[in-house]
Amino acid sequence: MGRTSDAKEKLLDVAFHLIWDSSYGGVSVDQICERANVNKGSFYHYFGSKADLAVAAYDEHWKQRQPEMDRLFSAQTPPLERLTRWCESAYERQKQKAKQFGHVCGCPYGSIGGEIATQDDKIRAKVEELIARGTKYVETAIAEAQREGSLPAGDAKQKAQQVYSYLLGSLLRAKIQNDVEVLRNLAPTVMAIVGAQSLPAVTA
Amino acid sequence: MGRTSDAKEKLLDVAFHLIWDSSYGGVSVDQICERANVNKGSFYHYFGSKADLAVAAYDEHWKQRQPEMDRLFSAQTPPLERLTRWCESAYERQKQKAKQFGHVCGCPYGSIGGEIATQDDKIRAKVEELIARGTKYVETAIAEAQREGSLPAGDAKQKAQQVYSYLLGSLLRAKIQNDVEVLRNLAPTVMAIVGAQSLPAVTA
DNA sequence: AATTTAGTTTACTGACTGGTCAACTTGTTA
DNA sequence: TAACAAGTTGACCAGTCAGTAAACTAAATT
Repeated sequence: MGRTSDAKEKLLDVAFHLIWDSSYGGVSVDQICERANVNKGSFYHYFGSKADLAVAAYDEHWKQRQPEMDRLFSAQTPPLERLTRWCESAYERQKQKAKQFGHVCGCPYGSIGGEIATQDDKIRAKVEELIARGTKYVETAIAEAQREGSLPAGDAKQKAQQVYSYLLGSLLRAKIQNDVEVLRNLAPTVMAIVGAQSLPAVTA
Repeated sequence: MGRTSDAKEKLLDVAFHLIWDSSYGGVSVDQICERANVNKGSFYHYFGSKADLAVAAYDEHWKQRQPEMDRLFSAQTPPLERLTRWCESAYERQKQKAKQFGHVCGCPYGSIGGEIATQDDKIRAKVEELIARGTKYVETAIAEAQREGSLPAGDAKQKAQQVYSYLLGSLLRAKIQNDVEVLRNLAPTVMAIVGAQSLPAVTA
């Protein structure tokens, strides 16, 4: 089967993080190749275009991230607690990445999606798909909370989309303000959106 | 005082809309000049760089937009109604722009902010400023609603930021899904965030 | 050992990037 | 009418962009 190589995996990983750190348009194929220690010819041996690489890179990143989502949204955890843990993990993750990259990077999906949704439909559709997958976790948690009575009845899918939008917006605002503390206390607002009565409402 | 010209104003207007329609990185100085019917030399007579133009264009756009915000958030209107009208105007505006551009364009501030917050600090700071100005309108409305008793007491500034984040995220999601209907019913969720009791909570 | 398959290398496009420049035109003021 | 200020023109720069091509190497298969 000819020789083997990890060049493809390196390209996927480097591309994702470079794009997350700056932007799709702000990163060149040359930069990605250099950082991955792969020649340009090899790049185009694996990917038909820069956009194809981006789609593959985000797909691959989701695969790597899914176990963490499964853990956060484990059936072992009470449904509303899943949401608060998810909020906290978003904060922690951004704090860690901000330290690593030197600035708040926001949601990788939201960032590339907002940048090229109107320009490249393949990337747009992939981002839409990944966001839908993330929203599904939230929806399930909300639906279960409603079933067990810890939330009033309602359209779980719609509420999940509202919650996800709020997180997307908060991550965007944190990036624009370059301040991770924007994400310090997301959970109370999420609870207000889903209609939870408990907790001292919003704010800290 | 030498001859006069509207080249600068044309450049500001064209740049804003071109960037909103695609992205900062996706639009070249050449394209902006061509669309504005201005030579490149004239461009650099008025602006020191592409980034300088962007900052000026967004500043100018805010100036043009401010009267509309003043109208929406007029003291004549009951504070909570200001928020619902603002939500509706966001929906209508996106619907109109989507028709005009052929796709949902999202929030212009959020879009450019998310794209280059980590790359150009002058643009990032300008976007941060404009978002803060928009948030101030929301904050004032919330504070007034609290004073008049139509909202429970609480940190109005914090709540305003949460509301604005939700709208920012919703606009981003609408852009990524290329579906303006995402923005159809923003107000009930905004009411849930600010802690309003009235209305059948969330959803429609 | 020969063949095939998979991956690598490097030099190369041609279009486009943001930005510069010096000569030029036009309008206003003294 | 002379002088100055403000705006215009378009050619030009060096660098970068995504993408190509063909020769080459190495491993697995036969």
